[in-house]
Amino acid sequence: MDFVQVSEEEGDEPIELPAEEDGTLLISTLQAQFPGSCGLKYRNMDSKAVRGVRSNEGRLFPPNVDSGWGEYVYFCVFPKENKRKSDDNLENSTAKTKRIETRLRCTDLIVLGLAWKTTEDSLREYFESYGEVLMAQIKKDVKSGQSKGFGFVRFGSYEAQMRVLANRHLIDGRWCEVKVPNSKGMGHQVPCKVFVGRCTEDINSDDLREYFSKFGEVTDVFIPRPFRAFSFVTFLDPDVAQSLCGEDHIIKGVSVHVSNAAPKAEQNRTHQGQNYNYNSGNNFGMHSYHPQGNHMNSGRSGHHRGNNQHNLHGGDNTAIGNSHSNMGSGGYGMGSNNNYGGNLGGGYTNSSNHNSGGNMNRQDAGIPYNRQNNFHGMNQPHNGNVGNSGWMNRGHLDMPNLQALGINSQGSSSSNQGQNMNNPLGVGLNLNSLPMNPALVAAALNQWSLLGNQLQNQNQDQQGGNFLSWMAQNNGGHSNSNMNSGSRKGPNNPNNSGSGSMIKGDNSASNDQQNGNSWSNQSSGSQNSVDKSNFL
DNA sequence: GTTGAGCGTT
Repeated sequence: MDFVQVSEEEGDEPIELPAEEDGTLLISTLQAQFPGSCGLKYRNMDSKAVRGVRSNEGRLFPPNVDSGWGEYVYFCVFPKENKRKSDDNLENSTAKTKRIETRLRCTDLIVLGLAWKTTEDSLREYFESYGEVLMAQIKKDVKSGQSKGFGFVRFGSYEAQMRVLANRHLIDGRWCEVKVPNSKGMGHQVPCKVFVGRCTEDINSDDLREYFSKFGEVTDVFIPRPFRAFSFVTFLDPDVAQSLCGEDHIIKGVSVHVSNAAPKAEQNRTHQGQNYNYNSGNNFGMHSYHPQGNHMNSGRSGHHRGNNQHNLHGGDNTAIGNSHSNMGSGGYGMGSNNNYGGNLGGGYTNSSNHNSGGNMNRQDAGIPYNRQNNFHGMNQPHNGNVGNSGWMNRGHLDMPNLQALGINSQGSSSSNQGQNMNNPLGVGLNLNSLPMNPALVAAALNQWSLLGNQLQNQNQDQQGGNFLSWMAQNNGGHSNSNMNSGSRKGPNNPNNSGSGSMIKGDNSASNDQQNGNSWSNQSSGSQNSVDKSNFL
């Protein structure tokens, strides 16, 4: 008899459940040990993604016909509480974000920088203002009992967790940093999108949507143009997406193959004329590495108008709040598509990035995955361009690196009273929470992209009204007022459709090509339909 | 008895 190792959650100690003679596992067997569970999933060691186990008529089927259940440790799927009842009228991104939020589980958060005197009680007391605190602990020296200056908290609600992560915390007189602990490791994001290969040209997006909708709600369909014999289908439920991976389906008489929509690694990255927008999304202001100083654009100066220099002088953060902040309206019709000034938010805005101005608001950021052009002939090791904007970057920003990128971290530039006053804007977006299995974003990135959308949908002011402040405000964040002025559709931007919503907002620069750089930018109507060419 | 970046004896 074959046994299947099942745990309630990933990482928990598994229980061996007996499979049936035909190799299947009865859901009733599963539920006998895990009441309320409705299915299984497991982490695919190759793709690192979580895969759902096929379920049919009360039976769960092993992922592999030959090797059966294999050595995987499966973990339970539980019915999701349907919290979307009132969200149906909301726009998709909001619904999806809600979805993420409901899917994401809380994780322990590390609280760094605690005063020595802070106790678990006072720690708990402080955080209870954000929501139910399930756990609050201070790490102490075993012998002396002295606090080590950090501790952990766990919240009962994801919303509380996110708000905590988005805020600064003055606890017992010290500004403390709350992050998802490194020890958690991320990468629990579950992609919602699948790659559909072997498509024929007569399979259109409606066909795909119609066909795949029977498995679950389809939130996006993307067919590359020109025709490339594949497409992407995004489901609301990542479990649905994963459950389909590896399968062949027949659509309009054509056998298509569904697989993970994972971008291929590095191969195409350095091709001349191909620049995959690693700069898309946030441009966190950085300390400029221009010693000369005259490129230390604060967003107010050195706009480099009319050129295509790919100016990416991060500039200091003083640019925030100046005029010129582009939120999806980019371009200014200067014929350069440079964005002068602060680019706030992530997601799909400013995908091509000619930001000469002060950008967001990070000042540190040792940023891996910096693949942009060599601006002014120099590599800027700390080029603070964080492309956390979803699809375009998913393959490059894995969760740990996102954290390394500082997405969920805090700045370190200023100081106060000897204690770092990290995070100038007082916010830190911990994406780890997003897709994070539990709390952890990106992915992930799937879901990261949703966060990106969220970011885009904030009614931003020049003080940095963004997702983070949204979180900080705890207003539920339903303001989706796009600020996309659509001004890019103009004589200077003949290639721009002008249809770009904030979500898509491509301050794309088709004229970059004269520099040999083809920035992949698309601005089509549907969500997530940015160029996904890096998935090939 | 001090200290101030870090990552959790379960």
